[in-house]
Amino acid sequence: MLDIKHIRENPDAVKSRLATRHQGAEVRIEEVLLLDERRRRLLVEVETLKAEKNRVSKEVGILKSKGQSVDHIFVRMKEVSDQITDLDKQVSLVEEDQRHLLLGIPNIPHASVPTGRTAADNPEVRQWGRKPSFDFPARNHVELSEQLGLLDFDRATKITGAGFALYRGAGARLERALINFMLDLHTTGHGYTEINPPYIVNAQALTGTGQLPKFADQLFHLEGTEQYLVPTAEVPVANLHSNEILREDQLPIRYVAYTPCFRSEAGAAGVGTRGLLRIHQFDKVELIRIVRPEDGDAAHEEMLQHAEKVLQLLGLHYRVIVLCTGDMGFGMAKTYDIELWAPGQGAYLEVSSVSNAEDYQARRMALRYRRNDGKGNAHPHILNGSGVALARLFVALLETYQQADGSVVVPPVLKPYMGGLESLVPGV
RNA sequence: GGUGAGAUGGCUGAGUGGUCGAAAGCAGCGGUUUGCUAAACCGCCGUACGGUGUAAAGCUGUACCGAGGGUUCGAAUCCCUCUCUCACCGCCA
Repeated sequence: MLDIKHIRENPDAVKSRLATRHQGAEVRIEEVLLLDERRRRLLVEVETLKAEKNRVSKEVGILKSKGQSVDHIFVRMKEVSDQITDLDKQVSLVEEDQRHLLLGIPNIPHASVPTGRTAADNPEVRQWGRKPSFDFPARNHVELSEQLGLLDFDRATKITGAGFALYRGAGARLERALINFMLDLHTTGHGYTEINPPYIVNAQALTGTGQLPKFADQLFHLEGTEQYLVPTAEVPVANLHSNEILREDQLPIRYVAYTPCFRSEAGAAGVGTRGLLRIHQFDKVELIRIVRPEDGDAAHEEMLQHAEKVLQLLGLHYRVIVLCTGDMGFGMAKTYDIELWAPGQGAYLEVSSVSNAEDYQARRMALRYRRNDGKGNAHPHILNGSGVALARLFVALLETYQQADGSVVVPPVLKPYMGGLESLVPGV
């Protein structure tokens, strides 16, 4: 949510920056400003009346204690009271409209974000490693895991439905190994505190991080409740301190959390996505940081490096891109994507999105911190990044480490997590 | 699922219709004093949204005693609904 004061004071700058990511933003800003003006006019009016009411009520108390008659005052005050009730209703209607509008306006892009319209306009920041070459035809992960018995899509479909994966044997262990490897790296190596949050969250939390109200169709909603399956650990973890005022010396906060992620992918069904590339439930290790505004940019770069470290240790080729204004997520000011090379797909797959929401989410969830210099409270910046997403990582790993005979070599860093196993072969 | 008790400022905790944004204590901040440490004393010490102010400061209004509604000239206090916490019972990984 954008700061209404900032909009009021810099309407043109806000409009032109928003226009780079979303056409029609000017109109919405104009609407917000009109409501804001109306709201402030009404506030002045009603608060003047309330001031009168409070003053007279005090007098009544004094008069009564002296035993004097106060009936004549009540006639006038009843009138004032009715006016207040009426005006209060108008105020809350206007405030509700304004809040609703604000919740639907995306974040302002960071000054360093390139202007562009689609994913094709996202510049590459860097590459790491290089594409593996094979002296045999590279298989894709579906073929490999079928041969090795790592995945069973048919039975997942039978017990649940299309778009779900079932890991078995060494496949299940590999998934678990990757999760543990990443959690250990980020906690021990990068200083994050591990959180194991609920996998169900309420509407308030989803509003705080920006999934609601606009993107309800991508969530699994639990019928008859105000609760949803988590689409990402970002939701429970970033909201951990919602409605709190932290002390400045509590910052920066670094959390890492593993959760499964549930996405209904409405409208995406049937797109050519055999295998693990696009499923309704996948695992992810997520990094969250809550920092002072002045530390946000540095924290963002560092977080990106933490995510990259995972892939470097696994020896997987990837590239980093920065999302242009038109391709960024709704609530984010700046986002880097990390894309893994998947030889069997002949394509780069997004496995991490590292974003700085700046104060956009903190404002939505009423998270503040008390500044040490005594200059009041401020909204901290909240950052989130996948560190990294499974499923696609699983895909790239199998396809990168495949051998001519269809077996898959286990990267050395994972060996201890695989009980010393060096290679995935049929029947393991 | 059932019954009961609760929800007040960073914390503890008073307050059952009227000068209550709210006693008191603790913690915190500033200061005075005492040759250290400690103590004593004095002052300050919630948040949000408005108005005013060139800005900072300041001044000023309103709202907030779990949330939302209601009664009343006036609600932390009375009524209703909901949420959460605690205890016990039932069920249960």
